[in-house]
Amino acid sequence: MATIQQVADLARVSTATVSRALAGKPSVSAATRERVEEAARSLGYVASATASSLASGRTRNIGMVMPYLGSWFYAAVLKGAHRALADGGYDLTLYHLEDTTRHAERRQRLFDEFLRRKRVDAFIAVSLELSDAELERIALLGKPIVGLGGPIPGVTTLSLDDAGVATLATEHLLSLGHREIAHLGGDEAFEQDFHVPAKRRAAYEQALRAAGVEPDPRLIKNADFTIQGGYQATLQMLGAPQRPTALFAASDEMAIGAILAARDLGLRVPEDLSVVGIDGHELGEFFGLTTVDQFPVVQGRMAAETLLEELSPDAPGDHVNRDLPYELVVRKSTAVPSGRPRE
Amino acid sequence: MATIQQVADLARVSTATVSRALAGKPSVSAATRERVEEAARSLGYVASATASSLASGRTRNIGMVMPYLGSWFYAAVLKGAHRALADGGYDLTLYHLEDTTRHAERRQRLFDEFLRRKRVDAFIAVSLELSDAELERIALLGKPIVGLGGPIPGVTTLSLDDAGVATLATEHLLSLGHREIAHLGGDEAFEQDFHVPAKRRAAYEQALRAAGVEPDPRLIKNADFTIQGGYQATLQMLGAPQRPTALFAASDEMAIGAILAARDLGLRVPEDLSVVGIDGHELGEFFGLTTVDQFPVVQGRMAAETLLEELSPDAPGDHVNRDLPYELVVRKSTAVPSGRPRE
DNA sequence: CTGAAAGCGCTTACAG
DNA sequence: CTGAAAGCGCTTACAG
Repeated sequence: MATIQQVADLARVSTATVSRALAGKPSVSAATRERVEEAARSLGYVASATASSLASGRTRNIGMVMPYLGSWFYAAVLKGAHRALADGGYDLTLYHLEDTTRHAERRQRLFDEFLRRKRVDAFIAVSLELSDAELERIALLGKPIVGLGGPIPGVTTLSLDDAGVATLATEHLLSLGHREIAHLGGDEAFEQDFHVPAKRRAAYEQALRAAGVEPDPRLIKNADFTIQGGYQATLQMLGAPQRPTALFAASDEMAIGAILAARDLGLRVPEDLSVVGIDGHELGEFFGLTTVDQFPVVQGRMAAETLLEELSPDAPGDHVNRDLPYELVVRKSTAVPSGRPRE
Repeated sequence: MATIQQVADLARVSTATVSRALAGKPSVSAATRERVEEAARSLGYVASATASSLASGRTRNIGMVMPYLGSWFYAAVLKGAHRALADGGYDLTLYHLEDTTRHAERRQRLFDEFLRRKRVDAFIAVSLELSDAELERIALLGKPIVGLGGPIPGVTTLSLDDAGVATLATEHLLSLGHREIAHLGGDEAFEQDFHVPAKRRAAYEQALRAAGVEPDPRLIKNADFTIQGGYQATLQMLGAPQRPTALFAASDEMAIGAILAARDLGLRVPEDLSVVGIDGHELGEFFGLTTVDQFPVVQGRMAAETLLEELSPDAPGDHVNRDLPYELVVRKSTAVPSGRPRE
């Protein structure tokens, strides 16, 4: 592995000039730059990230902190962020916060140790509502951070307007003429950090009331955001006497579970039951699922791009919360109600 | 951010002693060690990874190179590797090789630049059959590498015995009494690197022949490893006159697609069609899918542990290929054939 | 436009 | 058991 000194020797310049030439600094003559580049190429020289970081104080590496690695959603966010960072010349180091019983301990260790090693220039924190103690530690680090998933005071964040998303989905069903609209929300376990299930449920109830429909607690069930969970909850719901004509699930996977449950009960979707989800799951197309897409790959990309902006010298120092895009995608799982559902 | 010098001053020792004490070297007196630890704690000192790496030549960071980020399978592998590395005190930097038209270009850039920055001590390469040119570059780097997914000469690898897996699945169907056994393999696009589809198909055919059954080309179709793809291919297959009594899919997702296709055609699984997949997909349980589990999280963990072993000073210098575990999980999608399938 | 030199913050023989 | 000192391989004011 060639060093900068070897390049300098071969090009007959100082290491300072090699550094400047390869960094693309303007203050290098064309002829010198050429010689240096040629020397670097012939030696296969690539600057040591470690030495460069120590000298410059910049690592060109970003830390991505995420819980729930493993679900398609977070994998998509990771993918989007990685692509944008790579395009910007940055590496990505992953910090997965396992959602185990030792979550709190690991989370503290992450903030006390891992993030303080100066391995990265900045962080992206996904679906983490940072505590005051954590924010304090981050302030001490003096490194930019972008939060994804919900607003955090004093931090640049990108968040999904969960109320807006749930309202859009509910109003879609209302506008089709539905009045008995069920809701599949998220379990208690998913309330941590940004309280996504509660926000979605509240907006659903408010949209119903705004349309003159009183929410029926019997039509509201919580599950674990999975196909399996949505299937079970829907089976129970549709087995009861007050059967809804439509169902709004807080995730696409639960919505798919609902579709499968309806089928197994001999109900047709959308004729007997309209179903709408949230997310933009890759299986949505296959199941003809109407959904509110929240573009997870784009979320990752936007988080990375926002962070890169903060890292640029002329970044505005303000830390604002920006809304993420979302969009109703109407497919075949929703339609006008066809009279009273069969008993 | 405290430096080692500040800790040294506070503890009234040299930086050398601080370094030794905090690294847990034996040659430090208990009293000194105590003072240093106390000083470090009170200052909130964490050694700079960058400085430590430059001085020691070790980064305590591992590079994970993977294509296909985004599918549940690779997310699971990543998760398993991350956990094992974190437990060993290592960070994980991700290098995603996007599967775009610019794949070749990006792949070359990865080997020419990204991996040469000395940001990591070693690599895990997932599902990449390294070319001779790439192996040469890696040899130049002088860093350990563990390949996951298939054998590579001269490299420590962990690979799934694709022939064994396919044989196990096929023999399971044969042992139930099936003779008309279809196969859903992988498209041409999936043949790159380790030729997984071809190996599985060959073993399937061989298992049939060994049981005295001549493979029927009309019962073999290729798809793209997804639910959607498996669904379409199965629809075509079951629409034809020579309907099979069983189907072996080269992935669980295709197997699930096959189950859904059978249902839509009014066929019962397993009574009219037995289905077996490969992978251990999280939805397998829900769909009652019989499968050959290949434990992706364990694969990630094993790759990381193997690499950590190679990194230890007393590592044996041999580069062998080890087999990954797999296991037939019998659920409800396979059963003995119930007479001739309906026409 | 270029070079000499300091410095980034650690680790590690070496000597005692 | 501990310290002084060299060195890891770069970057960047500073001076010219």
